[in-house]
Amino acid sequence: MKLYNTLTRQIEEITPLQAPTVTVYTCGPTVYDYPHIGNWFTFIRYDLLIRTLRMSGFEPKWVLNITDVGHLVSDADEGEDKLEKGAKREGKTAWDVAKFYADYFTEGLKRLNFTQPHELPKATEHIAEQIQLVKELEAKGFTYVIDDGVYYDTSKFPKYADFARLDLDEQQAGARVEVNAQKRNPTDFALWKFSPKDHQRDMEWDSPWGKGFPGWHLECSAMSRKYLGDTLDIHSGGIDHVPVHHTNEIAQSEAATGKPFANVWMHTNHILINDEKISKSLNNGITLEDIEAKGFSLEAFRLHVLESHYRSQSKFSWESLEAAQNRLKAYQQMADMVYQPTTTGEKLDKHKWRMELEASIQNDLDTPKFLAVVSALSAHVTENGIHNEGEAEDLQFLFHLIDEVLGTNLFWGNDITEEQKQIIAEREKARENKDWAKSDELRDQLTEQGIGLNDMPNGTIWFRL
RNA sequence: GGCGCCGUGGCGGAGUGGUUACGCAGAGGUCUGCAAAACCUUUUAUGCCGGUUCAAUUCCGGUCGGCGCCUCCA
Repeated sequence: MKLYNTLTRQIEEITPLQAPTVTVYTCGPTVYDYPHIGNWFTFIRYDLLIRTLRMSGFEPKWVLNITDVGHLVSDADEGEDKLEKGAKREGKTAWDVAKFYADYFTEGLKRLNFTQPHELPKATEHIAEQIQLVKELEAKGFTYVIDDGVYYDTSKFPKYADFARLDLDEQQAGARVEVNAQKRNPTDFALWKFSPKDHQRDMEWDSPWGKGFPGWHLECSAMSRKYLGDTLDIHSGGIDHVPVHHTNEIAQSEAATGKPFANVWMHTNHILINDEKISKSLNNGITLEDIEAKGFSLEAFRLHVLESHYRSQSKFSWESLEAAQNRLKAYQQMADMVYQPTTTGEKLDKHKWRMELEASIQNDLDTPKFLAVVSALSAHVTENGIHNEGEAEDLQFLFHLIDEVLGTNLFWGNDITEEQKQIIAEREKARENKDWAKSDELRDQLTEQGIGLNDMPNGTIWFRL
């Protein structure tokens, strides 16, 4: 299986340290508000990675963190903590807000049929590990203390700019003016922030340096190490994290352990709505509830996400979602051909289709190609039908493979009832006798039961409505 | 200024060095008891300029245009 590695900017073969186990750490959500579909796009693509690893014979060990403290409104370590801000907005404590949206998120994982991560660690439950990491960095001389916190001295880590290929001098020319004059370098970031003196935070802890809370980047370094070790096989996250968050994680982790932090970095691109990015200020965030309110299934949404490649800047529109829903239905109708053998047409080559499906998805998670193969398979089945038991089993096998990768449920796995089959047979008789009134009545009966009919040249095909 | 991405038919969106997925929307048609489905036709597209090649939408260079991150944000 191959994946594009941001570290090397190349597509590479996945070679885990301890095959078949593959350790995967993913930067999860900051739980201060409802996730919008852009967030879900990203997470669904990580789930795709896990599923594809599993399909490829690996045993992924997946840690997806939940940020519930310390993520400031500005990555420059200025401004409010998002959690505290959310608490003010809703008239609750930061703890209440964190719990509510963390629960909402984990429920969302289930609603969208995610693979269950091995761990969903929360930053607030790993304060001790984070403090320990700062101590290690302090002992190695990477830290310094100023008025508002303990900072990481990025000039002590020579490789700092390498990962994102930053030109630090040039970057400063176009970037905003740094506010904190006490920082030694503009790129230095907070490991531990002190609580403000003028008011009481909802979330704060004691530390060797004073009461406060961890810097945002710290949690990922501390928690990934705890659950997956010093060096990760794959670390994934949003593309926006390349220049700051992941750059800082690398600086922290590698300074502490002296080992490579992650061998492969996977980054997902963002989506656009009406050619604009999704942002709080534009107020164009769509939620899962909005999607369901418009009558679309979350499964259709999932398929829509996978119609574009994870590294491309794709667009979301209601028209596209509708197209995805139609496509989903077409696939499901094909899956039901398993129960409806016919007698003519070309045979199904299970081995060929399997190879094509696997080859496409294992090549840097090429879901557009994968779906093109599924569509081709669909066309084949529509045209040629399914001939016998063996072929029905082959098609079932292929559908299990497709569902495993996409996280969809195209294949229901159960036939219609004997009574329903009886109705279809009776209707056939009525049609032979040209008793159209009875024939239509029987068809209506099935329609009410959610079964539709297509009268094909060589027989009637049923499908679920 | 730095890092990166993209320019395809009415729309969304793929693949492919030579025969143009798929979905949505519109028009006409074949088939059908009707319906549905399928198929056919309809405006069969690849920003622009060069280069490589027998052949480029597909590779290379340039150019124009759009976008993202560097600032909240996946």
